[in-house]
Amino acid sequence: MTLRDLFDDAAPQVAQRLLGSTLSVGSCAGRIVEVEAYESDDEASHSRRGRTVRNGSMFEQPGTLYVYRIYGVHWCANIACGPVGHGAAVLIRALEPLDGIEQMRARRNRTDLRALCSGPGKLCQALAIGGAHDGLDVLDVEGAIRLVPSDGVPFEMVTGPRIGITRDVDRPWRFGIAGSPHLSKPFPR
DNA sequence: AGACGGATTGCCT
DNA sequence: GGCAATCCGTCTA
Repeated sequence: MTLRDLFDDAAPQVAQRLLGSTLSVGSCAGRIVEVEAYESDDEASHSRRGRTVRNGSMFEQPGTLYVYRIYGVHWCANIACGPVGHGAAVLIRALEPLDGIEQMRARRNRTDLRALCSGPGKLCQALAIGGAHDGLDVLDVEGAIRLVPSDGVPFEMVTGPRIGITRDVDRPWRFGIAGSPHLSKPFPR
């Protein structure tokens, strides 16, 4: 069982495994507190119509970063999962800032800790993640973006419908660490 | 070749 | 709570 095997699974499974892990970019790092799963057989997924120029990284080996621009303004970061050619990924929606917090404040032009990484676009701005990172491997220990697995400290998980989509809106594929002050939005109860 | 619209955010009322 | 910002890949013709 290698670390990469943890990503070679269905997106909802991988998504839940990613909670509590650390995403590290340069001197900045944060604990993943919110994710969403996007599968290949999923009308909400960018991969629903097969591989294209934009979504190509979703079809690469598990652990590959899929970074895309949204609304021509922000970046969103995903990690591909499942076998090569499958086309599934997990969207990183929120982090708890851990390292490089002053740099995050400067990049975000915000001082409130909860305003730094509490959303998919915010965390990319805080960690300076952009199109240049698309296709990188988060399991490459020499890479620009690295994923450090969860230390195993237990937490309560909450589940809910995904945010901001217009298709397949009822799949409960949003997952979060209960009670975290760094969630992008509250989970419905 | 041209139109569409989005896995968001922040400012305004 | 409403809505503009702002780009380009994808779709339709």
